[in-house]
Amino acid sequence: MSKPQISFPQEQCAECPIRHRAVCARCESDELEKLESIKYYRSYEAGQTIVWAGDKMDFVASVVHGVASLTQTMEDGRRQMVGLLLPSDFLGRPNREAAHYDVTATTDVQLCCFRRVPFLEMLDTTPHVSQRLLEMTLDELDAAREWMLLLGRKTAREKIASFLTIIARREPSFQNTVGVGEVAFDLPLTREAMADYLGLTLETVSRQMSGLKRDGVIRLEGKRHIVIPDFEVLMDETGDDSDGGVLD
Amino acid sequence: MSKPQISFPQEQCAECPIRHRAVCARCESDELEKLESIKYYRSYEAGQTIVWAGDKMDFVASVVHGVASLTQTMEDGRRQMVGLLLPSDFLGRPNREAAHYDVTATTDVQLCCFRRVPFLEMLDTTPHVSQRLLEMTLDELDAAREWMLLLGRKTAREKIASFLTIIARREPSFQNTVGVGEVAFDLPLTREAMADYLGLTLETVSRQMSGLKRDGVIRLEGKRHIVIPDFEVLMDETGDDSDGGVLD
DNA sequence: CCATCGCCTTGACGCAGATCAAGCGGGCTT
DNA sequence: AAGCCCGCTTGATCTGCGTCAAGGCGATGG
Repeated sequence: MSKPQISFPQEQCAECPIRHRAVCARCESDELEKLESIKYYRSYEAGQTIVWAGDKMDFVASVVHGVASLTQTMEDGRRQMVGLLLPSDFLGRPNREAAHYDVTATTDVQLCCFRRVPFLEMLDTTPHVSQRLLEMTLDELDAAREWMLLLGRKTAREKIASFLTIIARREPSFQNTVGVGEVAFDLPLTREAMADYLGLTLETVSRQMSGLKRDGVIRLEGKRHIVIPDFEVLMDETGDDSDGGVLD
Repeated sequence: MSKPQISFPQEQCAECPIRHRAVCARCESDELEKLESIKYYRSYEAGQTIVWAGDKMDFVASVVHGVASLTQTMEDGRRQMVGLLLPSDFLGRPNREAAHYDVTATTDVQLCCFRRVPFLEMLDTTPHVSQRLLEMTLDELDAAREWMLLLGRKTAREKIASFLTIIARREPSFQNTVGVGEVAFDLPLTREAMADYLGLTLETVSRQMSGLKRDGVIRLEGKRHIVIPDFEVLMDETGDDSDGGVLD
């Protein structure tokens, strides 16, 4: 476990391929300058812990590359993932000094960080940034509620299928290939992390993956590379309504 | 199922014993006037559906009296509660025309409603209101994440114990009695609604309630009235860390 | 006073997924 | 190239909770 590397490249905010760019797009130049001055980057290796629950957190951040997860752990070691952060997702709470959840890099991760207190000050003076923060939080809340349905009521097989569609949908390749043919991507999580996401054991995850493979719903090339020959077939395994998503 | 009664009492905002009062406390008088003009009340009986998922919702609201729940339903009828609204909780999304979840009155409910579009306009001009909305949303997100741990990793008995502590803590009587003696309250949910909350069947809920009663952790007076002789003993059944909660 | 209905309890049984255990295979170190 | 470790798979067995079924109890109404 090496120390995270910290660098301070003075790139323009627009160079971050992350969601806070949508904020900056509406920022005045002096606001951008302010953002630049409190911004820096951190990198973590797969498996590293970014923060422990209870630790002071002096920054908020956007995920630039890689995948990080929020998990809760019970005294006896039972673990539940409660957040999965993909590129462009936001990490941290401007109003909160200490983290409430363990944050772990599930792949190599690069964060674009903002020092928390100056970021908080900026929120007071730039209402459109806090509006954007509200939108993002509401999206997270919706995701959490989908997740609750999954945890409370779906079978192991439905959980796996739902998880795969969630990951597939956020893959950059998905937009081009959907409906046209197969979708392929690498799983950014170990079987154990999937188990923590889904409220299962890693053995059950493994068995259900094998089951979906045996039934031709997915192909497995190596342990992590997934090919979905027909996205509709996978969708049918999720238990979800089949009609299109509802817009805002 | 009778139609909801709608009344338009011109009470002052400060008379609502609800969380948006905290907003209004900082409002200028012209903002208060604006709020008054778009405000009205609705009442629902226990069991009534307030809105169906997909319905247009032309208002947002605060719960004044009673308890309402948000639920998701799968095609085959499996149901999961994803939100429980107690007095002072907020219902609806200013930016969202259609509801994403079924909203049901689990007891008789009174809502303090604001017409959505004017409320939305007010948000643009009064930043502290959207800040307050952000705080409330973040609280909901934390609650959802606790809930996910419960759904994914806790045993039936732990789920019931956790649920009872959650309800007990929000009972007005709790503040006075904790540590001093027993806590007593009425369950605002049927066994079936508890099952939907906890990701269980109503039979399992019933059995586990009987189990906790048999072991002296709770007393049951009638079907709904709960007496907790020693809150610590109940806490030990939840599986949660026993140290005090973390502050913001 | 009895019939009905909604909500709840309890019992018997089965199964999905947890637990325990063994082994595989690819990449790393030595 | 031998050995090891880590992530993963698969098998055998166990068990907590779901399912199916029968009744209890209190409120409401005829």
